[in-house]
Amino acid sequence: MGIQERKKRERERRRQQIMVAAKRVFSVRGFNKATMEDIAKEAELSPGTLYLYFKNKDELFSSLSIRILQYLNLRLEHVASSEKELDPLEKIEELRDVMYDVYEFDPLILVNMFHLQSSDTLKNLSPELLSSLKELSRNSLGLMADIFEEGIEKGDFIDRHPMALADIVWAIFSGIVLWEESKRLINDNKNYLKETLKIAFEIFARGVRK
Amino acid sequence: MGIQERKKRERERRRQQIMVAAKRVFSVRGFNKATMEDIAKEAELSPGTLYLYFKNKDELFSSLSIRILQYLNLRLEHVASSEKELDPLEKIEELRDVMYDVYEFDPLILVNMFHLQSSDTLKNLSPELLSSLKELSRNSLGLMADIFEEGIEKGDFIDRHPMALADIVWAIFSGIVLWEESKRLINDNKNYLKETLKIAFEIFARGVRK
DNA sequence: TTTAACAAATAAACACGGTTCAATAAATTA
DNA sequence: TAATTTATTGAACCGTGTTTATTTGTTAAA
Repeated sequence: MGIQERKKRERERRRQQIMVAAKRVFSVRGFNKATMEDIAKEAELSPGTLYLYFKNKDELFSSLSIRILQYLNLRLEHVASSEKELDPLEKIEELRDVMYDVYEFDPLILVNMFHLQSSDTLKNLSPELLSSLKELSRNSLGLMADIFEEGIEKGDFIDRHPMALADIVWAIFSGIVLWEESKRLINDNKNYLKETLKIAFEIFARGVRK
Repeated sequence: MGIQERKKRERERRRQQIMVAAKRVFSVRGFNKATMEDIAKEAELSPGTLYLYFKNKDELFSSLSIRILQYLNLRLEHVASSEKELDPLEKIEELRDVMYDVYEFDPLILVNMFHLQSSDTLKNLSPELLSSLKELSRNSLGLMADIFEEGIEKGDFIDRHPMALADIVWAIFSGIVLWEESKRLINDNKNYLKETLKIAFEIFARGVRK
């Protein structure tokens, strides 16, 4: 009875161990450069073992982004449910802060998540992981849409489909993150993400206000 | 004397032939699935020959996006220089139409260009191609910034750094393209790009207006 | 016309990394 | 202790991007 549970725990533990190693290797060597062998070595396991816990490399990497989405969800729930004091416009400012914190939570993995997002990598994932990712992002987008719906109902915002507004916010966020990252890669400049995000959200807030 | 020129022409012609083949294969099989061998076969050449004309696979693919950026530039120049009739706000609407046309010009390659944009793939490109890409995008962003600068000077727009505004427009465009593509991949839904772009630019225009 | 130099193209081999699988070790059960 | 199940290994497999030795074709010289 208790043995099965212990095994389950141990299995989960090993899984986490692999993810920790993967994250570390990935952060040092970059996404494409990191090999499964590197990760195995870091985790003090053989390459074959990784495949007992993750379907393939894409799945291993994508598993890392689950945590980011969970964090995003957590923060958004907090914003959405704080009906007490914040009016919809203030919530948009909160939204901006959440986005930036999500970026800081793990820049490298976030950037890569955006990469995988619209590539055929998605086809390499197990149905379970894929539906987890879908569920989490659906949920986040839904929470954002709630904020906009509230704003529209209160007459603060222009009347547009709340889900479309959520999509736009998400697109702005990912677009800015990727573009700033790109500029940084090419010119290895300072990172202007925070400033750019601030202006973008300011314009968005002005634009959505009635 | 004339022989060298003929050779140069032939070389350029072969280059184009390879790019045409690459584009075709890529469109059918998708980016990662397409192999150099596929492309060679399509071009009726051997794989090795491709490497006489392109440094590597990334470079071959990236070369395809040069055309898109040229098209973007062309269209933006047209918008920026039409000082005659259009006020800055109308120019933003033009901007939206240009963006959508750029997407329709070659959706597949555009999406992929956005992918490569912020990946270490950039490190695989030859300095020449990289600087071409940089130059073209710098130019496009500059043209957009001009529009905003004009708007700010005329007092139509809020006073923010024109280049930052250009970055934001570009980020919105790429973000929406990628996110809509992503949704389409997962749910193979209708393509809402046009509608989403419309709302996004409407909000941006309202938000940037003084 | 023949021959030497050069360029272009090829096919085979290489290298590397993700993935699989037969063999082994460890743990559990009888 | 033996039998069975589970977990791990590491070597081999395989696909694919890339390199290279060789062949083929072209130009220039003798």
